Amino acid sequence: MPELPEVETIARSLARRVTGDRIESVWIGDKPEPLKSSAGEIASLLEGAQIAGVRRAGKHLVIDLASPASPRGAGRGSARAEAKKGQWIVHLGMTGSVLVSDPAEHVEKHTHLIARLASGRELRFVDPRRFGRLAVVREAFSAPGNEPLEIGLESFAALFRKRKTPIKSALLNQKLLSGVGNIYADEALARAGIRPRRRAASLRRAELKKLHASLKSVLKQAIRAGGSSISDYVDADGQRGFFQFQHRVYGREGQLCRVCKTSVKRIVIAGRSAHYCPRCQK
DNA sequence: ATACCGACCTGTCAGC
DNA sequence: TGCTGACAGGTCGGTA
Repeated sequence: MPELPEVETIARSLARRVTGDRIESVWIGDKPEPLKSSAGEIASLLEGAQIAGVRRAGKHLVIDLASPASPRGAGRGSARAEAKKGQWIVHLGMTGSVLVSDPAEHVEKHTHLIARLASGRELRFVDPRRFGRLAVVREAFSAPGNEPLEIGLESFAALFRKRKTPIKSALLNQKLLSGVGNIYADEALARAGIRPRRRAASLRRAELKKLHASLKSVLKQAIRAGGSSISDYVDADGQRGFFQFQHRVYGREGQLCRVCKTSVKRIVIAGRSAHYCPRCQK
């Protein structure tokens, strides 16, 4: 489920709760594992590592890991700098979540990894559909495409200049923009008044400018609302988001456009549903 | 090079 | 009640 605003929300709640904590041990489930790195690689990097911070890159959660300053000689008072160890990369796929839990809490079905923390709590990775991915990397991680919240108008416009693909598909292409998914692609197009099937290269300057602004503002509003909870999305504290109440078109097929009262349409583009108002969007 | 399509998984819901 | 099919926030690899 999670797109940029949801991953950002999770990253913030995780950062607030577990930064500075230390991972004591890791349990990884057996099923066909949703892992990019092997279970051994993941466990060996995580175990004993201190969580230096949590952030978002595209739709990925990046958990920065460091070696604790002074492994055993606590009290010797040596203030050494922490050595960077690497990063734990989590992609949540459609249904993934990361929860900070008390060990006594019921372990949900489809829990694939549990990291026990020095504070006595647990970090749990749960993912029913197993579309998510876990990896560890040593080198600095960066998502493939441009960050939608940072890209300027000129670079944004250049992404679409020669593409014949529908604008909706281009927005979903993570090599162009990283973090935009089905909900916010539809919502940005709705706010910009552009039909999802329009060829990307056919957008005029003024439309690109509108789309650039709409995308940024819808993502920022959604972050402020804690993301969209369609069915099961929750952040690391178990909180639901509430941006779904501000959707103009996504998931509103047959309902009335909030602007002009025309019935919202749903079509399929490259196998994904796309929602739009036939009157407001040209 | 680009773009579409099915595959990957499990769960839920509508319809019969 | 239970079966079937459609659908779900995402990506990948193969094919045209």
